[in-house]
Parts: sequence; structure tokens; C-alpha cells
Amino acid sequence: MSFYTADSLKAELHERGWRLTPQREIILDIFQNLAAGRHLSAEDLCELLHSEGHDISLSTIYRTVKLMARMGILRELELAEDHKHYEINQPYHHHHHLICVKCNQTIEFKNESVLKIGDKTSKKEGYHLLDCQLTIHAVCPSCQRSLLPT
Amino acid sequence: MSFYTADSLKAELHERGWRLTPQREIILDIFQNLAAGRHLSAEDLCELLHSEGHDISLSTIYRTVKLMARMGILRELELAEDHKHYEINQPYHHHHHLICVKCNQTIEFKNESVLKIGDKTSKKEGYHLLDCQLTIHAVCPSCQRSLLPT
DNA sequence: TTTCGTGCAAACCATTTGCAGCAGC
DNA sequence: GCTGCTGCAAATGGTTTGCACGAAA
Repeated sequence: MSFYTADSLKAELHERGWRLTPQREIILDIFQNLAAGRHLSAEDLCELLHSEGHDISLSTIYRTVKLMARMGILRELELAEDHKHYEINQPYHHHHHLICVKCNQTIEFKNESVLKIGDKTSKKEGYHLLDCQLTIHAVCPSCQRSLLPT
Repeated sequence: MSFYTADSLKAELHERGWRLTPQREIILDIFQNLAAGRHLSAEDLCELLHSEGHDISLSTIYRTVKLMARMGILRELELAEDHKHYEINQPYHHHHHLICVKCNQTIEFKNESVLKIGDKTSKKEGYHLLDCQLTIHAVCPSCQRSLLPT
């Protein structure tokens, strides 16, 4: 699925015996209205919600993004060393990440064949595909020049 | 590079002003002698070292695997939710992971085109490639049948 | 009315870090 | 001898969890 309404989210939650709450609806809404390719950490999301007048607790945020990642609605990204980022999972905007291991600068890129490989591989093994991401770890030009250690 | 001797490790460390220590040599040795595709967490590595009579502290283990990942000698994998795994980074054994988000069961698979995409993309952006991994998140057949939540 | 979801605060735990002594080179 | 490395113990901090109350259905 590429776009969720409150109704389709509700239906999919009910299918598994779960409930639609205002918090879940608001969080989904935030991610769907984020600029293409923009991703948020739990902390980022909390601040963004507060700035829009929604006081949703950090615990609920953590529980919700994990839930939505497990449902295939969000992608869980490992961009920084110490915390996760989340973004909406839409085939149309499907992309991958090139990350500098020194400064964490990240470049997004598209590649049509990656999703095909993911589809083929999971189908072959009987798995139900949620997301596939190609993550490239590398050193960016400016860190190559830098004399700093690590 | 696909195989490290103590000498080549030493040379590469010296290039950056670092030193070859017995601990670093032993840890590299462990990873090079691991069965193809086998990976270890910091904790796993610590136990394995102890069982072979090497008492290397957890701090040193963490520092060393991080260092070697930054050098491109090890690959840092995100297979489980809460801790990282490491494996040797050899083009010949280059592979990817299909992971069940419910039970964490992992299947390894090879795909020639992924490394090519990683090469091309990092070159195009002027990055120095260390590693690229395609990670597929999915639900395995047995968890699809399971009625358990999450 | 039943059960799930939320918020709060406390707990968790993998990983990091400060520091003193040791050891490459 | 200089400086990086190790081991220890303590700290860190993102994430999880127990519990009581509130709210979907």
C-alpha cells in the first residue's frame, strides 16, 4: 500500500485486533506529510508534535513507530550510530542511503533494481516483504581529506 | 583487500598513526577463521576469546571492532533489535541478509549486482567505499502463521 | 464492559568514557 | 620517552517496561 487514510489504517489495525487512537492517527499524518525522503528520530518526532500542539509521550511514540514499522507502514533506518530514524514506506519514493561513517553525512539515491531483488528474494523464501534498504557505508570526500583520527 | 596478515594490518594501522597490539591481532584472527557468513556480537566475541584462553576486556573489544569497521576490515550488521553483529568483510564472501522482524531469523543470500551498485554510487559521489549491505525486513513463513501479536 | 493504549517514572542494558598503568615503536 | 592502548569501573542515553487510569469498540 502506498497511502494510508485514517480508515485504511483503522482497518489494518482491526485486522490484528488493535485499535485506532488519536495518537496513532496524528503520528501517521506527520509522516505522510513529511517532505519526500525526510526522516525523523523518536526525539525529532516528539519535538515536531509538541510544536504543533500535540502532547504525545515519548513512550507512545516509541511504541507507535515500532508498531508501524512492523506493519510495513514505516521504514526503520540506521543512519546514525546511536539512534534510529523513521520514514514513510512508499514504493514510489523508495530510496537508499550512502552514509559517511565519520561525519554521518547521508546521501539518498534511487535504484530500481534493489526493490526487485528484495521482492524476488523474499518471495523465494516465502517471506512477507516489509522493506528493503541498501545501506552503503563509506568515507565522504571532506572526511577523506581530514587529518582527524577515527 | 580480502585477506589480512598481521603485517598488512600493522602497515595499515601505522599509516594512520595507530599501533598493532596483541589484542587487535587476536581479534582479527578470530574473525578471519570464522566459518563463512558467521557473525559475532561483542558479547559473543568476548566469550569466544575467553574460551580460547584470551582475556580481552569488553571495552577493548568494543573499541577494536568499531575501529576495524571504520577501516573496512569488518562489516557492522544490524540483525537484532538491540545489539550489533560483526563479520569479516571479504568481497569473495559478500552477502546480504533477509531478516524476520518478529523472530529475527536471518537468511543470507548473495547477489552480484548489489556490490556493483555500491561501487558505482560511492564512486559517483566521491566517497571511499567501505561496505554495502542490502537488508530485507520481512515476516518469515512460521511467523505469518503465528497468531501472536507484534 | 472488556481489553487495549497511554502517560509517567523507573528500569534496562548495550555501549562509551575517564583514568591510571602498561606497552608499541 | 612519547603517546597510544588496555582494563576497570562508572556513567551514558536511547529505548523499554510496570502500573494505574482513560478510552476504543
